[in-house]
Amino acid sequence: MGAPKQKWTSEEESALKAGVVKHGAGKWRTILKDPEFSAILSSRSNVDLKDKWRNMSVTANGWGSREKARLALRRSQYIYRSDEDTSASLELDSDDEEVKSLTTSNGLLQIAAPKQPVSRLENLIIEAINSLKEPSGSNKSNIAMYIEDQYNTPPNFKRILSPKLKALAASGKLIKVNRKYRIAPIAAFPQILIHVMHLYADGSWVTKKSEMGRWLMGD
Amino acid sequence: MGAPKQKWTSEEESALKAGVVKHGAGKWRTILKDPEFSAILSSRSNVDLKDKWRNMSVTANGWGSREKARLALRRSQYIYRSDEDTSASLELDSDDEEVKSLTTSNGLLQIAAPKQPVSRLENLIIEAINSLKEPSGSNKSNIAMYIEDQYNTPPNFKRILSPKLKALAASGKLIKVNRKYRIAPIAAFPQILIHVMHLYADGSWVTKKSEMGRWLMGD
DNA sequence: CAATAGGGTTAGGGTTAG
DNA sequence: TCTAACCCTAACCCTATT
Repeated sequence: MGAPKQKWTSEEESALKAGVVKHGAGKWRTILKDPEFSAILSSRSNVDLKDKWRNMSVTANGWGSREKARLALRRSQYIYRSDEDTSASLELDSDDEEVKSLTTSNGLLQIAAPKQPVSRLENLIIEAINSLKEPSGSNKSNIAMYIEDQYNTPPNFKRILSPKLKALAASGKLIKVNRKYRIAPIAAFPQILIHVMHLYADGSWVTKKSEMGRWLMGD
Repeated sequence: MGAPKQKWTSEEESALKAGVVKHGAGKWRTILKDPEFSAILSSRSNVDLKDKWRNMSVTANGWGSREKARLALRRSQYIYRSDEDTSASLELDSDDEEVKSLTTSNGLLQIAAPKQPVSRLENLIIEAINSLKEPSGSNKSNIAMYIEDQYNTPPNFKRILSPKLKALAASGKLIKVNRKYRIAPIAAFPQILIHVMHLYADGSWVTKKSEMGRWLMGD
């Protein structure tokens, strides 16, 4: 009866992935209305997006291993951080006046100074989880997909990722529930409010009050 | 961040139903603050109650066919009428000094004496609509749910209910709009105010002024 | 501002086509 | 038999209205 079943093209998959990076998983209608994606996804509904994202998440290589999709709009118009290990990156949500997510590996915003610089891979993992914004956390597949899509990764990347995730969960930096990883909150200070200073390249700055939410503990 | 989705337990559903019977649909905040329900519904907001009630209303068997929910607090602490056809029952809302609903099949409060005793099923229907207090009326499902929940009904109850509703609407006793039934007001006297006398068993009585609203016409 | 009504959207279980 | 695509709807969100 119905339409014959519309297989997803790699362009559509790319647009969906880019949309999730930009707006977060769960913002299906927002992604659909974004002029950046609306043309490509015009034959899809918000529910289709949700279903496709779920399918890609479950399937081991929904993201990482499709060259056409990867090349299509990789790094389209987002600012991705440099590859320096020591670079602190700070994410401010510009939609409202609150910080939604934040990653840093040094100075300024940490409660306790880290005993050692966090590893590059750890930064990438944090970035992936924060960018994907999946409400109950991201599973290993999605984290790998994100990193593989945004950076050049070795062919056996998952072999490296898996033990790192395990170690981060063991150390308490990540919380693992049902195979999904979230950034650990500071359980000991549930009421804490933090003020975040955002420094711009031109030297100007703003401070914003942060919700107690997801942010990286120093170890 | 987003809580993973909190399914309603049958205890919560029962409390909501009892709350609606006690305070009326639409009085969500009142139901929540009622100490009788506040503990059970502590994790729900007034908006949650509204949404859940809507879902139960739309679903054909949100009420009638869930044994656990039905048995949970059926006839818990409300006074339900006897099964006599001729018994007049009068509902006074004790929260404020106004009558919210009123059903009667004989004497006292009727404008015109009925030509014949109203049927038992008709009484039940009126009681259901008045108790549910849904501003734009109650649909067949909700009426059936209410009656099935408060009384023993035959298995094919809806088969009996449907033609009765149709007949009542045809006769003008009920007004049907968008599949929802209201008690017919007396259109000719929209401004009428009536005083209701409530006789207690010990012979004492009170009078209260009634809103011109929903009440049963003699036919 | 607090509450409700009603439309819109998402999450998650389930089903179907290929 | 497997699974991407699709369906269903409870649960939740957004906004206008009062």
